[in-house]
Amino acid sequence: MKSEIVPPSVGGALLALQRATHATLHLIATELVDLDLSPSEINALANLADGVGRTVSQLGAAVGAKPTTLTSVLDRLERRGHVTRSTRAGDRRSVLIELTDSGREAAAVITRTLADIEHRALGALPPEAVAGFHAVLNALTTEG
Amino acid sequence: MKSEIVPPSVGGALLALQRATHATLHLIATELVDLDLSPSEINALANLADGVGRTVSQLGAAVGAKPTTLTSVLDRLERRGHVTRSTRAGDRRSVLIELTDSGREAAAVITRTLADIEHRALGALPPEAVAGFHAVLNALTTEG
DNA sequence: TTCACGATTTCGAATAATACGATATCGGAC
DNA sequence: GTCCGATATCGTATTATTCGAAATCGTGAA
Repeated sequence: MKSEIVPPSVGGALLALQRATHATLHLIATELVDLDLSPSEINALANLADGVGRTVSQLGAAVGAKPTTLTSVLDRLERRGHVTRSTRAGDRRSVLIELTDSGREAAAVITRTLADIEHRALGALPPEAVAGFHAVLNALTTEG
Repeated sequence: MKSEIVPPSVGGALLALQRATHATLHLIATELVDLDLSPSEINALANLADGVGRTVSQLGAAVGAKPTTLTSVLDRLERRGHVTRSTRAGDRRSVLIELTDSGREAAAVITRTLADIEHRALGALPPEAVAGFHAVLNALTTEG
């Protein structure tokens, strides 16, 4: 199943990152096919799974996309009854995104599946490798 | 510039991966705006930068996408004169994708920029962290 | 030699992803 | 009160992605 480690090349980290992302998105889509949600819908619900309401800007920052990208994603989630949009108290420009009951259920399935995939893929790796992974991701996310 | 390390949560690796990918794609797009190439065109050229011709299937495996996804990407690159498509010797079903001179130049700019970004973001991290990053990516890419 | 089956790539169609520029509204500082 | 930046969405356009179908091809078994 698992092939040998591919030696990294200079500048290859970003290519490997994109490849791994594509691979995991395929895997996630397969395992969550019953939910009938798009990758971005899954991502948004997963980020909201902690039950904390967020503005569109906050959610965008969490997933790494601009608010305008999220408009249609949230339209579909709202239509499915998974999230509500409300005016945020104290700032009527902002829209508060919150999970509904069905959204919480979907989010729970999603986070369980993500945790399962993660455990299966990374369970045999030393904790230092996983810590290094997170350090690199953080460095890449904040570079610029 | 760089904020504090965010503590990872169970199942959070895949979310962090997607977020980092979005962040780096934004950064890459900004730094390579003069090339006027889409993210997938950049990714394809970067994967071909070693000068080795590849079939559509091979390129798809490298970037983590299906061949059919690459059809329009390669159409555009071919139209821009950056790649050629030819019949592969020994198997006429396969199409060989090769860089042209202009494709090689573009690929060189891309790999230089990717290496630069990588060095700026990761240069201060210990080599073990970067090695751990690659180990995790490999594990995720081959899981399933 | 023939045939069946899987491999290869593209096509056409559909949905999703992404962002730009514009818009309307809002909030805060002066 | 005014000005400027913030917020989210709209409309638009391009790109990303895949499915199913199609045509062609290559290989192995009978």
